[in-house]
Amino acid sequence: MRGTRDLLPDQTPLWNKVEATARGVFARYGFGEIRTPVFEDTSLFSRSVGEETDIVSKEMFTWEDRARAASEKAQSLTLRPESTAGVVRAYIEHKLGETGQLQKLYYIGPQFRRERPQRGRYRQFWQIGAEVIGPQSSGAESPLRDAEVLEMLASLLDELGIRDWKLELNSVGSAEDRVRYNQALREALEPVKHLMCVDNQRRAETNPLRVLDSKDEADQEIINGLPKIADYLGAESKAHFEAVLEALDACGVKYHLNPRLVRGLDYYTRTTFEFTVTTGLGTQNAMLGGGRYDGLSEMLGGPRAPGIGFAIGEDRLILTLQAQAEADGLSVAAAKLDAYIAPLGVAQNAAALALAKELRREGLTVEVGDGSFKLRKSFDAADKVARSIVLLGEDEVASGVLTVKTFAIGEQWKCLKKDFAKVIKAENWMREYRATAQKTGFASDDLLADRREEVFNEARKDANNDAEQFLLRRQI
RNA sequence: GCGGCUAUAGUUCAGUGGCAGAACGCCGCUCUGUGGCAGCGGAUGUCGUGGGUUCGAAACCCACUAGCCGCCCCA
Repeated sequence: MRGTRDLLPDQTPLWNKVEATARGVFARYGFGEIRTPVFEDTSLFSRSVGEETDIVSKEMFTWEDRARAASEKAQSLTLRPESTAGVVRAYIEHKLGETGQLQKLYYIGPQFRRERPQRGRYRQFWQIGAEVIGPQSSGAESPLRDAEVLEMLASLLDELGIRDWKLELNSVGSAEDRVRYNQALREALEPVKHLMCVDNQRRAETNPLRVLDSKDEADQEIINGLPKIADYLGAESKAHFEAVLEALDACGVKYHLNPRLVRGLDYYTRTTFEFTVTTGLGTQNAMLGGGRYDGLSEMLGGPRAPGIGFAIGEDRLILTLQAQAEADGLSVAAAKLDAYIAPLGVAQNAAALALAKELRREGLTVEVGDGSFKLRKSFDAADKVARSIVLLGEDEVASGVLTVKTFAIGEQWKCLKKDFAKVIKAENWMREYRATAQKTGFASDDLLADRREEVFNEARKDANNDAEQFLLRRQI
């Protein structure tokens, strides 16, 4: 299907890592998860996102859900093109405002827009987003909420290892400020718009704010001469924005004021922002966007409930991480299993599966080959997916003593069945410490890893000795 | 939705009108209880789909589909 993709097992580990990191960060900032339907009544989106926006006017997947009885009306349904509307709908429907508490909600899920696909632009795409919303008395309108959300995003991107992100920030003012500014823009555009490109001529008519976003080289001079939104902010909007900036400065979050930053959804008021990146996305360089929506709840028939939120384009985040890894010359190796069990003949097949069952129940990750494989093939297959191969022939099945080769050490060892999981767990411990040491850079972590390596080596040798003694006694 | 580029083996790609190719990967053998190296051998396939031009099309033309680049928009 156009604009859709399958994420195969070589991709999903990165997706899961990104989502786990986001969940961890959200939890530290007091956010709880909300899951809303992927389709909603069409009017939810036309009322919130805006009838005249591109999203609503040409990009939604909409269909008529037929009436099931004469008494029922057909209903127009739409696959959600974004999630803020649904979250606010749920906020109203479940009367979350009545709790008096500030609501901090996050979501991770697919969104749908019928656009022409491109790198970083898909018809089904994923967003990781969050909303802070509540009655005024809960502090939902405080500039600290704006700053906290922005600081959280900066921390999240840093934790994910996204480099060179840039926060672009603007205030589009209150609904009233915007009306006045729109008026001023139209007036300023009237005498000069015929000098501009056709796209901008059209925008000057339909949505003057979008002229500010134009990339047309020739029109830049005119655009620079247009009125600035900052000059049309009311005193309250101005004070609010200044308080946001002050808090960001205090947190050390770097931002770039962009008076031309205009977002395409009608519900945005006051603080609006975008995080852009330079790696991996081409022209779709906006990795996340968001802003304040102080009037949205009321637009949807709810109580006054100011809020602020954002949506991260998860697909774009992942493209960026992949592009960065490629630029660094890193290849992401698939995680290897603890053991590959190779029956040396079909006679050992059943025993191999039984052994795999035992080891898996003890928590090891295990793959089983087949007795029809030649030994060489078993080794090749094992080395690709696992760290150790367990050779299971007649002798091993008879004695219960395993023959193991651990690829990284290149050494073969014997082990009583009951000891195997313990030894492998010692190895995994050692590897965990190594990974930690690589992350922290602390010499002490390296030292711990060294000690764990000794423990692993000793455990392996002990197991080997025990196994050999057991075999000796058995011969006598 | 507009303009452009692209589509050949599992992957990356070569092939500009005359037998469908390379590298990597895969499978087999040398080598039936010890792999990785090496040697030898093998299969790779609707040349995106459909139509047209031609004695002959992977190649030229048209349409469609999909991806990518730019626009538009946004995440």
